[in-house]
Amino acid sequence: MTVRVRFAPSPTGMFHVGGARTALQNWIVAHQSGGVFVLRIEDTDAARNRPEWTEGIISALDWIGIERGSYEGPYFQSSYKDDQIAAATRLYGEGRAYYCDCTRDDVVARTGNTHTGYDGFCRERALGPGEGRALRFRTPDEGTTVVTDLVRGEPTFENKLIEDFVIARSDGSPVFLLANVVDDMSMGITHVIRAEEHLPNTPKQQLLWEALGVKPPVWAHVPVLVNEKRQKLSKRRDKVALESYRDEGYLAAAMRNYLMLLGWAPSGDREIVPWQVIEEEYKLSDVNHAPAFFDVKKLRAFNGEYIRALSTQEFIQCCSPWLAGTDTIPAPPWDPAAFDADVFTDVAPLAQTRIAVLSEIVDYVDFFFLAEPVEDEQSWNKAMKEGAAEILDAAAAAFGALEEWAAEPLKGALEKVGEERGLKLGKTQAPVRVAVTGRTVGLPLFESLEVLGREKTLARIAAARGRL
RNA sequence: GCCCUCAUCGUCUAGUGGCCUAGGACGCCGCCCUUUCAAGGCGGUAGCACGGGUUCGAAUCCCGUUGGGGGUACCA
Repeated sequence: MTVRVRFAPSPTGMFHVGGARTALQNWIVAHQSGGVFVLRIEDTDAARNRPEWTEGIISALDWIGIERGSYEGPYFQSSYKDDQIAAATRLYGEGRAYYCDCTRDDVVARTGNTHTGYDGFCRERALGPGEGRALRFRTPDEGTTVVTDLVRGEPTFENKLIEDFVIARSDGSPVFLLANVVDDMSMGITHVIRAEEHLPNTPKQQLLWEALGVKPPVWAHVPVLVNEKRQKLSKRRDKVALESYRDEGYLAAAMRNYLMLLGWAPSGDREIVPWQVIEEEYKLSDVNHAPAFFDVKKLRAFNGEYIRALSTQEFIQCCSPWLAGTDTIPAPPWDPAAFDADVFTDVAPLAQTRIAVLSEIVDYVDFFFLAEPVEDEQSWNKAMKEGAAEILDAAAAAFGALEEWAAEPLKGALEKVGEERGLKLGKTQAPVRVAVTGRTVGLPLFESLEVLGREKTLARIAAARGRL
């Protein structure tokens, strides 16, 4: 039997990092057994779905490493509506489901409790189909439903506590619980790997599989991702869009590595590992049972490591979207015509160890391409104290007298300026750095000056001197 | 409320009855290096939720307590 897994997101918004994790887990399980990964877009909630989100899902998967064309689909749940309705009709015909005209308010009025499920009021009323009537699955009164779950063992549910749930709305349209099962059946899905929030749905769905006469799949419910307050990551209150991490400059490789380490770890004392190792070693049965905090700080650290591991060439290439801007990445503050690729190539290695996300590259190199350095009041106030004017004058004179415009001589010259005043280089360089780059921190100064050139350097020192 | 589920440093985890004086990583702190800031090197901080069992022996097994999470829709 070949393994067939599916990833079944609904196109209702940005692509969730938790969804990316689930997709990756499915992907790995499929690959480990030479199985098939199916993408199914669950678009049954017409009111909330939008077509552009579907393209968003596909491109986000692509970015994270699940490339278009390497999987089956996308299928659209809406196009299997007939099958789903047929299944509902069949269940009704076999007496496994019944029509119900109760509204939510009716039920609450009878039970006096908004948290109790359906009370079975219409069970024996033998209502036929009609206006305002939903179809409910008749759940067993006795026995238990045991879910076989690769990560959690065998969660057991008492059938009498499972309410008679709706499988088709009063307009005849199938509901998630049913549609999901019917589609999994027709697509031959053997393993359902999804987030733990679906665990309470599982006995209901398993009952449906059985009622429809098909052996249920193997289930695997992976713990959810939570925020710092230990609540499930939500689109409303947390930063969960994969696209926003991508646009900030997180590397796909770092993201997928980090995502897989939430609830799991490779062998040995290591965390940053090639994807191949993860594909080889990952096992659902090894996955932790507790929710995991999605820690952006650690993600950042991972990303920094991945950036540093890049070759200079790769690094330069990776930076280019932030150096030019794209549809989703803002353009840098300089005039595009002023950008000089050679200059960037020269300083890229200096920046590579200093940024943790690619978007940070802009602030490190902007002074090369801007007509004037940025005005950062805090930096200015910090560096331009008493004595600064004198240092700038001396530096301008010393730099101007240099025969060779290169980092070493520049450093030597400024060191001398400092020595004459009993200052360490750390102090002496500050006013010069702010005069030229606008900021108090940045790339190594003398290397930067060498690349910037004599003319601009001296002009900026003079301009700063004039402001004092 | 009810159902399900979970519990090792602040966080992510290693650990499957003796190798545990509980290991690694992120974070944080200190030192070194140093032209700022990083990077790098070295060191430090901090944990088996609690209470009962079982056992010669428990972070590991059982029970309970407490605490957390998920679900409880004619959403998915």
